[in-house]
Amino acid sequence: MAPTDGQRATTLSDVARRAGVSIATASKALNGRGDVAPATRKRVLAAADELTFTPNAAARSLLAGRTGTVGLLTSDLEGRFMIPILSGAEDAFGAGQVNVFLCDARGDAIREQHHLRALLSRRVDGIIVVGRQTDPRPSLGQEIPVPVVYAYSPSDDARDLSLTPDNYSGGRLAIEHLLSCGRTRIAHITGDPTYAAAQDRLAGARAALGAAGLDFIAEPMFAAWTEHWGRDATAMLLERHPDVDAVFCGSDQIARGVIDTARDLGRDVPGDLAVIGYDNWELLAANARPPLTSIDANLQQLGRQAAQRIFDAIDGADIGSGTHQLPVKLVIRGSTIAHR
Amino acid sequence: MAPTDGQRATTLSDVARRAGVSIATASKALNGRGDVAPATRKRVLAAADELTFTPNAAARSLLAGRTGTVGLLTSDLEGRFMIPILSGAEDAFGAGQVNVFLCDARGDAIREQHHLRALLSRRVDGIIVVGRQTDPRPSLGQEIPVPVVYAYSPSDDARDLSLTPDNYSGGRLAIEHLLSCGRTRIAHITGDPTYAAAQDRLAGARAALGAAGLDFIAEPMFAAWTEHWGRDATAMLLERHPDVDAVFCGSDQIARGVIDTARDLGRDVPGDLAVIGYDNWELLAANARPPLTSIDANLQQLGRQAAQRIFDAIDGADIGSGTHQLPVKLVIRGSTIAHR
DNA sequence: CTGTTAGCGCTTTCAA
DNA sequence: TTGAAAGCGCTAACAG
Repeated sequence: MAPTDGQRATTLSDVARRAGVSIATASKALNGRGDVAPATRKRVLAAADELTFTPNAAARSLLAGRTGTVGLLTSDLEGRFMIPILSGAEDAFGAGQVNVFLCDARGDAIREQHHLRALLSRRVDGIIVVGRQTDPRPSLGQEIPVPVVYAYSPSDDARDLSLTPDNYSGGRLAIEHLLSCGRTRIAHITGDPTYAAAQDRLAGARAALGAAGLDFIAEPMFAAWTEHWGRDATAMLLERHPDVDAVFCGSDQIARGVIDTARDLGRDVPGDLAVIGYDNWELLAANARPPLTSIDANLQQLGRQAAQRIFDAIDGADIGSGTHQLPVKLVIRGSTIAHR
Repeated sequence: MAPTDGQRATTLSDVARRAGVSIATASKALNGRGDVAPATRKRVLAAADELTFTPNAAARSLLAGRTGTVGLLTSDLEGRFMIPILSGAEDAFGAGQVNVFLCDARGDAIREQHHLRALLSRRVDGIIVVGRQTDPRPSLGQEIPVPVVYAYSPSDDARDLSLTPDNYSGGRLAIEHLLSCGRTRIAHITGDPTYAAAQDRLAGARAALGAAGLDFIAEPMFAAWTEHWGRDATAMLLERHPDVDAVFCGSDQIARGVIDTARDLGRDVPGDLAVIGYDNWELLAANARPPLTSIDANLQQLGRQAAQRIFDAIDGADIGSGTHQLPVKLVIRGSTIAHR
């Protein structure tokens, strides 16, 4: 790159001058607008090329009123859930002419407000707010002059549009799968009970069990979303309920711990004990012994949908409102069904 | 948000009119520039507040020549290494008035070129290029009119500035730690041999061994960066070299596999076998049994430094050139040193 | 202290 | 078919 490029970037008038036309004509030629003589257009294009002209988006957006820019307001960039969503959104936008402003508020409301202002000042055409839990988060308010969609964490205001994974169905799906594998003595080891995700998955699971005239073999075990807890809980579980034949885990991390301890204690997975995780975190699920059956929340898809909604709203469509639960899917691996 | 806000955003002249002053005065009052009577300033501020005025950054940057915007060109957003770097950069910028444009090229050169054009068109003040391996990547070229810094993947052109972790020192550090733990029969299980990371770490490790008058107990074992390979390799290793007393692993994933298999085969970690990983991926390292000693590449710090360089270059400093190896650090956990 | 004037780079009427 | 002129929203001289 140029260490200290004294000269400003080349402008349209540079191109025009070089091509020997007015800047109006140059503009038309470059944008294929209006009637420009083929020869003239050619000359302008050549000039632009020689000068490596790059139109100034700021100037353009001043006129247009739109910036072709969308803000992504995350609260925890490091988190596991941000990335696929962000990636899906970037994907959906990237196809077109939209660029993404990334802002990480680090879970801090002040910083979030600060970033929001910055985005508004840059006249983003829309904003996607990505949270780190499925618990509702405070709305940014109804005063935002551009479309906003909340992804993962729904807004606590029903007038906002929120997209969040359907944890209830996830829980149901998990149990239905275990039942279809012939398991009936099922336990549930999950994470922090204050998380909506934990409660919703449990509720869905209970519903599925109830529909089959069953209940969990033991009270659901809550603590942390960690391998460590998965191990400890499993040791307790196997001691108190040695006849358990399946465990539905609230996360893949927990499931990893469950599998490891079951193995240590001489249980065959999935022979003696079927284990199903949640999140389908490839890194953890695919490398477990045996590989982990899990529920996938389709987060990338969720991100794409969020982007699409923004698109539509920019094009004048009503963005809609309310919290939409997006479908999740079951990914079957060796921890619930043995290889033939 | 407003579903269809017919009215354009409020502008400075709206504020001026409401405050009964000229737009010049309003501008000065708002920016604390020039001499404005306290009463007038108050009136302007009030008007701006009532109208929730947000200055148009595009208009501003047209004058200023700078946009307060930096481009982040990644090649693999999902990757493990992007996030901390990106996060560190966002952090460094976020403190000031800079916003980050995120572009994910998905490892595709065409898409990268496309995104580069978009960034240039938006007149970013600088660009950080984040790669997914420590192998050199093609330079964007010397024609870019703004400062560029390459993070993680260095550029293949020495005239560019690149920041990359010091894998050689990492390898050295790992071995020195094992030696200081009294281990002398050390093996190396690592990933894909075509990765510079694998070779650099190995070279550093060899140097440290050589300095102690030692060599690896067996030829380094190369294959994949996976738990699976860690397990398979360990089974082979323990069979052929039962007297091995330490394993330096090329990644934390590999190390997890090593620990698990060592355990399965009745070896105590760290009693019989010390294991050290690489990357210090918290999720894997902290939850291993025992928790994994590892080498941390300080990626967030790397991201911050990249941002700082961009800052400095924007302020007129020379951005520098060449590939700079940034220090890594040892993080000691239970897999190399037993609890007392 | 305040307001007028002149643009930043670009698009878009509207004449010529 | 081309170009002159009028801004988009804002800041920075320079007068008043």
